[in-house]
This record gives sequence, structure tokens and C-alpha cells, in this order.
Amino acid sequence: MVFSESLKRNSDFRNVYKNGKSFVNKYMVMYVLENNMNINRLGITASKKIGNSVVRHRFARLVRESYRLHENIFNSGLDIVVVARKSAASAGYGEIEGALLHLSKLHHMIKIYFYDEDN
RNA sequence: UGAGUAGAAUAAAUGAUCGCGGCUGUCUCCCGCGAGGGAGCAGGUGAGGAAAGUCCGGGCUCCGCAGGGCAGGAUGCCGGAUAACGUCCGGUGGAGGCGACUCCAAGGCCAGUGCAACAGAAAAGAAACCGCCGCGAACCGAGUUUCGCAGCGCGAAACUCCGCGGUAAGGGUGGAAUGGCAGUGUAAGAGACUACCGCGUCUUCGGUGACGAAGACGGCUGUGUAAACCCCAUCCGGAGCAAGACCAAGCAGAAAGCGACAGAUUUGCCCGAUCUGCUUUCAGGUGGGUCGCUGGAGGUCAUCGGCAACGAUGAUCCUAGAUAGAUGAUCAUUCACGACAUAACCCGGCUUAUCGUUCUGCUCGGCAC
Repeated sequence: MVFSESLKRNSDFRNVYKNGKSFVNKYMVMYVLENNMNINRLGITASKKIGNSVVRHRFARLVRESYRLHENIFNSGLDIVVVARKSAASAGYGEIEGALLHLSKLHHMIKIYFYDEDN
């Protein structure tokens, strides 16, 4: 991913939870906070309540793939944390991708000139 | 061909595009005096049979070397395999199945202690509820049965109701009741006696052994429970790859309390050993990198030894190594339409989860010859 890296530290996660804004839909919760850098940092979380290791890994991969394929339409300088909800365990790629874009719009983090073709 | 039984293999496939982690590079570019670093490109590689649960065993690493006693834990038929095991192999004994085969926490209740609810008379230094039998008392009375007669009431006898005793055959209770069954015997009974079976002891034989076989002897002294305490035998130092080693960077200590009859370490306690501080609060620094990290009790094949587990020798192969943590997405085609489940130091096991498919040995039956 050219413009992004992953969010790693526990303290960074807590910072986003505490100070960022959040929106929710059926499959996930998304927290967003400006990080004053020129790249985005993406963190993905899935608790053990969601499922076993296979399920949690799969969720992370689907989110990462969805983000990667749409990386160029997002605004920069954001810390993004995606938390899995229980129904995400059985979701396929299309559902995860749709959910990610839906929440992105609610956060107004999609570049303006992409709005038309994505709607 | 049906049912079953034991074991083995496999764990959707192929292609295209985009994407990710290691590795390699006589490739390209950028940074740096340099060692080197970064980006790209190319090639090649990248989870499982259980990677899981973390239940055992070991390797490896560290610990003021690990010593003794007590406590504690684990294992528990025999022999073998192994680095080791609670695993595996081969046996013995028992249980189940027509059988192939499967299952077994399979040492010791004549070391001691305990427990055995309910039921039952009685569940272990002690036993008679019913029943059966004997003797006694009583001869009053009541009842039952039988018999007699001068016959519708009288009389007689026996038994029971009472007491003492014998008896473990039978009934009933129970998971379990003094070996079983048949006979002799007896007042009634009883291993009291006899045959057979079972049990115990001894001897002989076979086996490394668990144990088996045969013979003799003992009438066999009233149970079950040791996943009850316990006894016996064997084994066990602790902590774990966030182990641990190294490099780089960086800081700052202060206060209070406890204490040499102290404190710390070695799972618990005692002895012994070693060390000299320890605890709390406040304040401060780092939170980067390299190694450990995958070539190993390794896989495959052949030969030899062994019933086998396994071992020896030779040949041959190398197949993830991340560090917030790499396997995904889309499209196409095919099919049985895809279960369970993601390495985190490494092995040997066990246990549990699992859509299916295929193969092999064996058993019991059906049909045909």
C-alpha cells in the first residue's frame, strides 16, 4: 500500500478510541482521527468473541483488501481503526467492502471528486 | 453382493490479473566517504492432519550446582521399544461379540483405620424376623385339626398361643448374606460326611516373566469397597524462547519503613548451602536492532536384524520462519459444491473437532460355479 501503513501500538489504538469519531453499521465499527501526517494508518481489530483464529484473520484480510483496492479515493492524514462486529464472521468480501465504503462516506473521508462515480 | 471390523491415503482442481511475508540476484535506481541502507525488477518459495486443547514426556536455555529429611505429585499385570513418557509393540488375565475384533485405573482389604444410605433379623469379634425341630411348663382358658359316641352337643388326642434351646437347608431384603449343586446324614439341620466344580496351600513341569498345566493336601475359619484414607514399588530441583545472549541509545535519583535473633534464593516445611540488603511511594530513561530461529532423536527408498514397536548400514532429499504478526480479492472453467481449523523455539505422544472420497487386510451372511 503506497499511501498507508498499519497502526501498531496499543497506545495509538487507545488514542483513536478516546479522541476519534465513530460510526457503526451491521458488520463493523469505524473510528477515525486526524494524525497530522501525510499518510493514513489503518488498524484492524477482531476480538475472540467474533470467532476463532481463522475467522478473525479472514476479517482482517478482507478489510485490508477492501481498503487497498480503494486506497486512492481516501483522504490522507487519518488514523483509522476498524472493529469487527459479530455478524462480520460470516460476511463475504462484497459485504465487507460495502460496509467499509458506507462508513467512509459517513466520515466524509472520500475525496470529493470520487463521489459521483462511487454512488 | 449386503452387513461389519481393523488400518492407510487424501483434505477441491486449473488458469489469468491485482496484492502480502521470507529468500536469492554478475539486474536497475536513490542515499551514504564507507561498512551498508532503501526502492524497484526478476526468479523461486510460503501452514495442518489435527497447525487446536496445552494434558503428558523430552531436547534446548537460564537459576547463589540442585545436598539430606518430611510433606506433595505422578504412575501401577508381565516383557520389550525409546532421549523420555501417562506413549507404542508383543504377551498374560478378565469382560463383551456367532466372528473379524474391541474394551479394562488389571498391585495390596490375613499392616492398620474407615465406610456400607434405604431395605433387611443381621452389613463383621457379632447376628434367628418368618419358617423347621427338640425339651419344658401348663392341664385353667381360647383357637385349629383329627377321632370316638348313647349324636347337633359332649369327650379324647395332637398342635399353636408361654419359656428355654438347636438349626444358616428354605422365605423375604439388598449391589453384596457365611462357596455352588446333588446326595448321605439328622429331631430339624449344617463341609458334619461324599462325588463333581470352584477356592486356598504345597510340589513338579513349562515360560525371562505376568501366568499356565498336572498332581497331592486342606473341608475351605462369615462380604464388598483401595477413581476411601492408606501400604508397597518406581519416578519427579525450579522456571520457561516474553527462556536467554549480544549490540546501540538513554537516565537521576529522593523519601519513608523493615532488618543482622533479619531478609533473599532453591514449588511447601525443617536442616544445610549461598548471598547482603529488602519493601513501599514519588520522580526519571528506554520500549530499537542482531542472534536464539530452524538441518532435525528429520523425511523417502533399499538391504539386514527383530513376531512387532524399533534398531543398524547405505543412498538420496532439504520443504515457512513472521514479530501486531505474511496465504487474500476478482474473473473463467470443471466437479463429489468444499468439513474442522491458521505455525510463533523444536520434537515424541495423547485428547478433542471434522464435509467427503479412495484403497487394503480380515469376519459373518446371501447368490452363482
